[in-house]
Amino acid sequence: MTKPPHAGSEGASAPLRSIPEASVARLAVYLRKLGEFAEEGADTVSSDELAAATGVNPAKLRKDLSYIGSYGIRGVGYEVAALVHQLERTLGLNHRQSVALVGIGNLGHALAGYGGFGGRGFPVTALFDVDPDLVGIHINGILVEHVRAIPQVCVDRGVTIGMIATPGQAAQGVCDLLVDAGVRCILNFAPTVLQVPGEVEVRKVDLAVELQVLAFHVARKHVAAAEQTVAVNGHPVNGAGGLLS
Amino acid sequence: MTKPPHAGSEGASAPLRSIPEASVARLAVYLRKLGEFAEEGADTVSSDELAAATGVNPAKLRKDLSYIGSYGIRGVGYEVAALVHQLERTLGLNHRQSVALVGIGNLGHALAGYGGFGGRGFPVTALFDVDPDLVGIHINGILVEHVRAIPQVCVDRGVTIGMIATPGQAAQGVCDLLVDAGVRCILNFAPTVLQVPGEVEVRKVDLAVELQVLAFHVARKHVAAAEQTVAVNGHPVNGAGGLLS
DNA sequence: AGTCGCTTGTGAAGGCGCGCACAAAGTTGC
DNA sequence: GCAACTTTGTGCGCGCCTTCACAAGCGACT
Ligand SMILES: NC(=O)c1ccc[n+]([C@@H]2O[C@H](COP(=O)([O-])OP(=O)(O)OC[C@H]3O[C@@H](n4cnc5c(N)ncnc54)[C@H](O)[C@@H]3O)[C@@H](O)[C@H]2O)c1
Ligand SMILES: NC(=O)c1ccc[n+]([C@@H]2O[C@H](COP(=O)([O-])OP(=O)(O)OC[C@H]3O[C@@H](n4cnc5c(N)ncnc54)[C@H](O)[C@@H]3O)[C@@H](O)[C@H]2O)c1
Repeated sequence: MTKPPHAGSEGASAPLRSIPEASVARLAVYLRKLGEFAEEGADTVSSDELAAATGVNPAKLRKDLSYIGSYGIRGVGYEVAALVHQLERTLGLNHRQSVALVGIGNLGHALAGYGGFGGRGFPVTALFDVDPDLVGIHINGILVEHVRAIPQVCVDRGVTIGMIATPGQAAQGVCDLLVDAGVRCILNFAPTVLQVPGEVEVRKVDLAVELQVLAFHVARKHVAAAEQTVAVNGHPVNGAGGLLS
Repeated sequence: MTKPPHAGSEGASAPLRSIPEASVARLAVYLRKLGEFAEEGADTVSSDELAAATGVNPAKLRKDLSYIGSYGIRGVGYEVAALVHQLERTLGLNHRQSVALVGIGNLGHALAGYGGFGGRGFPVTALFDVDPDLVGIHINGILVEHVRAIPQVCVDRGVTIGMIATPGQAAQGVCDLLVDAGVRCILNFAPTVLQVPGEVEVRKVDLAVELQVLAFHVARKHVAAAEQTVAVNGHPVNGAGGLLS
């Protein structure tokens, strides 16, 4: 299992051993920002520049990048094109990731119609629903098929990622279908905890929770403000702004 | 400032001093699940039950709940109704949180048309866009207004939370307008790091990043699978399934 | 060629969150 | 009323993540 750390030779295969989950999420952010820098014609970026642009601590950024190897040039910075290439390789974007979306309702329509996924290496290749009014229509040129076609279609099109945008009660059933069809990674928008075998990775996007976390902070600020109507705080805690995520 | 920990008396005001960010997010999940338990007629829930239903470690759950006070009954569990009440108070749901949504495109339509927000105490009371084809229409009975009306409308309707679903380039401008209008909490769907004053809280929902994190795991599994085509692993790492979030 | 300035990569420390394990406390049965 | 059982609340150790600070490395300028 644990091979000796045979660190970053430039080999074609992925030599990465283990990258902290939190870093992986940030690497994706760096990658997108690097794309913008490249469009603006930048050849190199320093960690400070990229850190400022992504709202991250520069040291953290360098450590994140160090997980994928030493591709920076001391005294200069990072060569944009090379770093993009390495990030794409690390994040698995050199292989096309075919995405299936189940539940073409309110949210599903928006996701299906969004061009940003395909443009970034995640072509949505299959859409599923149970509603007879939806099955048969096309969105962005993709046919909506019945849920019962999931096993067949997912295998045929090599789907690697499933997105679930059904109501909560239907999510587990849909999830089981996807897992049986060989999908090992699932992005879940339904407010449900999915039961999956250990080898399946689930990420959950829960907008209601996001709002409630914000509401909590509104309440806190409110209380704080009410308590210190007098004391004017000269306390710009965080100059840079974005803290987490 | 730091008063002695004058823990949870049953007073009407919020006596909470500081709750870890991660716990707050989970509290919201517990609250939703408790709602379902209540509908099923449950009077009390044990930490083990609720933990299983939300995919959380029971000890962690109890610790989370302990931040808001001691409302459990040893040997019995938690009284559902009382706990719901305390959670709502802690999360700031006893005050109505008026939400404004800017950018009524693909995603904005889905968000505006979603009943789940209003139903959970987050009525969307204002919609904004710049597209003349959108300004003037109604969605779910809410009028879409021009972005330039943000200052006026947000103040009039007491908006406390803003959601930004515009393209990335427009996000910062919209954000500035919201902040000037007194909005202190923002949920950002655009792939942009927003610059805000220290007292404003920003949360970012970045679907492209979610997909890329999944893609990374696909790649990892792929590599792992390719490396051990021989060794059949009898290693059900995580019986319970859901790991994080 | 040498020196100076700039930027990377990383060791180490600190903080935070997670989860075990157990004492405290309440309930049920007799 | 007492004992056995159930479940909460939490002290504590552990590991991950963040952040500081600095040595090592590279280029530019003279
Ligand atoms: N729309 C939003 O902005 C929003 C926000 C937060 C959360 N969500 C969550 O996202 C999910 C979808 O929301 P929505 O607004 O699109 O709901 P919706 O009711 O508009 O759409 C749900 C779709 O799922 C389909 N469906 C139902 N059962 C199915 C099944 N067994 N298999 C396949 N498809 C099935 C329905 O036909 C419908 O088209 C919900 O779980 C909701 O809680 C949505
Ligand atoms: N649709 C999705 O599924 C999805 C997924 C991931 C991320 N996103 C992000 O969400 C955002 C919105 O996506 P979308 O698909 O709805 O895009 P969209 O182009 O369909 O909608 C954007 C809307 O914003 C409006 N707009 C433009 N400039 C504005 C301004 N200055 N002020 C107010 N409104 C303005 C446009 O008129 C349009 O209605 C984008 O940043 C996108 O990257 C969307």
